[in-house]
Amino acid sequence: MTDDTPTAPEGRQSGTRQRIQQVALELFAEYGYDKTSLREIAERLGVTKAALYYHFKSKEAIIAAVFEEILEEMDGFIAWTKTQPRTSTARQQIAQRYVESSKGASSVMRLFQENGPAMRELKVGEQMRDRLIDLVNTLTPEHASVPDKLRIRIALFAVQLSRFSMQDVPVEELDAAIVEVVFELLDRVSWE
Amino acid sequence: MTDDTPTAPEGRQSGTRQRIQQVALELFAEYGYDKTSLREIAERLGVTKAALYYHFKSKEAIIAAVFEEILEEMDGFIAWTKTQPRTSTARQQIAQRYVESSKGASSVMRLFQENGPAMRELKVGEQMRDRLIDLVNTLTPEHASVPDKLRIRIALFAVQLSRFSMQDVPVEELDAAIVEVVFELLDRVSWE
DNA sequence: GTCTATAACACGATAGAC
DNA sequence: GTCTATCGTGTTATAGAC
Repeated sequence: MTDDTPTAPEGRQSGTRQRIQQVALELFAEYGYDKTSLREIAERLGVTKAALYYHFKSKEAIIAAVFEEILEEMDGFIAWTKTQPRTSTARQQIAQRYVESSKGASSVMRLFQENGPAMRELKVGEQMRDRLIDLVNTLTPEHASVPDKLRIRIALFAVQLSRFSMQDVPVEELDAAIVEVVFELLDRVSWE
Repeated sequence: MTDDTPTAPEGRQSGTRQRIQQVALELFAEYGYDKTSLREIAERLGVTKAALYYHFKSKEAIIAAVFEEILEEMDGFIAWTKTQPRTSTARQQIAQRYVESSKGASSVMRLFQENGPAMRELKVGEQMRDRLIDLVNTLTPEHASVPDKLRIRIALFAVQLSRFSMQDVPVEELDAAIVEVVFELLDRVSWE
């Protein structure tokens, strides 16, 4: 039920399709997936609900398209992570790249974090959760202590948290702070 | 619109009222506030929707009752925190007591964390958010650096995060781990 | 590719009997 | 204190004209 467009011209951008995704992301992130109706999306675009159904076969298909790019990016990131050695310096590089790539994904990640109940019922929710678990497992040594397991989870979560909990701070300054705190968390982990 | 019962016997427990709160908390935490209908709550209790409206004047009044106890507890905790000195050891004691008292509140906190869109429209959401901000501000020194601000926020949220992200670990072991990680986060903060 | 119109349904909330 | 029945509204989604 999360397939692509049903009737639109086979894989090519119609333009409207992208505008729908963009507006949908804004509204989903601000008001939540459940509380954003297709009527509201259509109104903001200056079209009717029915027009949306030409481009997407369901509401879920819209959010699937919104998540698509980030999910692919995460796949690449995780695959690269798996090739990295289990050393302290390598973990630092991973953290740095994670913070960097989280910039463009902050809206989607906020949407994912704040809409737990909806994400539990959506395919994209399961896909995102699977990747985060995979990432945590990849970073966690086989026989890590409980505090170490916690440090890794907190480090990853802190990246998202800080993005929408301290929006009053300039981006570069915030990024540097995140990297600093994440580094000192991972520094305590014994990578064995 | 978040008042108490409209017709029930003035402040005393009817028994049914508490059962409604208990069932509502379970369903709200598991399926979310929006996705839990009054029909489902009523069905699980073996009564009809209309019966709920004798005990609570609205759906929002139910979740208000669910949050009531924890909100009062937080008020007490924050008031106590404000009396504590701005020393490193005092912050540690605060953290320890926060971890301790978070045990009983984990369902409500999960509900709060995972239902961002709903909490933005509910009075209890605003009340809880106000208290968390108050707590962060109370703990944060006047001219704290950005990394220090981040450390304090992360420390507080890490407590909630760990509660429902590592449910496979025994509670006592998890508690000890949380305290350890939170301590080392706060240890880095310069309290001036 | 967008429209009007509507189907089918669930929701929160209320009225009034018992 | 709980019931049956219903009201009014909003939702996702579809049918068919243009």
